[in-house]
Amino acid sequence: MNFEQIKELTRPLINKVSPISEGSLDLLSDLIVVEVYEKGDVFIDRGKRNNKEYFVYEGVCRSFLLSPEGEEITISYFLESSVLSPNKTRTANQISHLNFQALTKLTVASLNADKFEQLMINHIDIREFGNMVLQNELLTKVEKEIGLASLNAKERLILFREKYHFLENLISHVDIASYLGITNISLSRLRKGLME
Amino acid sequence: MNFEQIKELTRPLINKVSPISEGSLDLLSDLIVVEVYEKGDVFIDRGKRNNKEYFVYEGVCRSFLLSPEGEEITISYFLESSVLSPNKTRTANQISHLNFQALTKLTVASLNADKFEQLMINHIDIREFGNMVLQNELLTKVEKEIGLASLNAKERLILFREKYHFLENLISHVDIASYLGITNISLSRLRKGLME
DNA sequence: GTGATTCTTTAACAATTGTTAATGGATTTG
DNA sequence: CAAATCCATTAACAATTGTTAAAGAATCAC
Repeated sequence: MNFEQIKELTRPLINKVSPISEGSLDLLSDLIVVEVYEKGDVFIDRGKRNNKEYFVYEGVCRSFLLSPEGEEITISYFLESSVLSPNKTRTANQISHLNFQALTKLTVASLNADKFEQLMINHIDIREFGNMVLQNELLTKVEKEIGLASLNAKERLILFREKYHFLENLISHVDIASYLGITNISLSRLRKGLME
Repeated sequence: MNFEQIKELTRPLINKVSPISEGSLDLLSDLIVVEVYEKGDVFIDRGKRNNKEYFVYEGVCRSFLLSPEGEEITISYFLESSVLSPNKTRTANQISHLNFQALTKLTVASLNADKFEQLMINHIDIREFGNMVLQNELLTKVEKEIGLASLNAKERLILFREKYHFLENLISHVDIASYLGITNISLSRLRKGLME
């Protein structure tokens, strides 16, 4: 993929969050390395070093963790044309505390996180973009937290469908169930219950 | 409270997160205005403008939101000698999307968030501190998320007791229950069940 | 394309959590 | 001090969710 192609993929993705100047887009695009993963690939491993930022160009992925009982818990989904959690929020000393997995064929932009941080420091529009990503990240988490704390599973599934409509027919129900905080058997029951 | 007193209260609080130089501590302390609240006071209102950062010198507070049904959901607790969620993570366009309430008499340092951001940009140790606060904030949220998604209420209460030991005898069980994602009646039952 | 594997659904039963209402204790207010 | 208010507990019952096991459907590998 050449520089221009990268720019044209990156531009709408960034502008959707917080617009930046053409010059800033050039600076960012210069840092981008495109990576492609197959369905099922875990491309960030908990406990391993990671010093990149990521934009999702194409496909869907999730972050997940193992529960105390060793079950995979889906924390978040990331859709096409969106930004992955900022490096600072998913690492400690550049060591990842989450796993990230491609749920479909996945094309991402990766950027060195330190260089990106320098761009944030030196360019107010990139800083604004980075801060907006951060805000959205937290907002999503608070929304999920409220859902888990105040809604029952049926209501959470309804919200999930509003937000991630097409995922339900695309990815494993075990993953979705863990995201909703229920078993996949319960999910199956709820799906039936909502078919009326 | 004079400048030296503020410095001596702020130093350990910051060093606990990520140490900064004496010069940086001076710069930060210069921005600090001390605020005191009474038990029950809501000092940040959802929907209202807030452009401050806060350090908790003394007392305990919580963030909360109203659920769709109008119930208060406790999102987080903040203990003595800790840093409140960064402004960027609890506001959008400087408009707060959470409420914050003093649960005891509360003494906080408040700092202009824009000036703090400038210090973060210009001083690497302050930037490190700010980034660590952010990381801890997210880490806490992910931990809570995992708890809500993978543990039952009894296990969540046990974890709560490990983390916030003394809160249980200090603040309303209605608040704690909403934090745990259960009703206060369930909480009462679980407390009894755990007394054996 | 067929067998093997994985994923989803269903069923029966158990455990957990919610709802409503009543009781008792503690704290506040006048 | 007494009345009023708030908070935590208890009880009875209902609804939700989990567990285990089996069957059916879809997908994958050869």
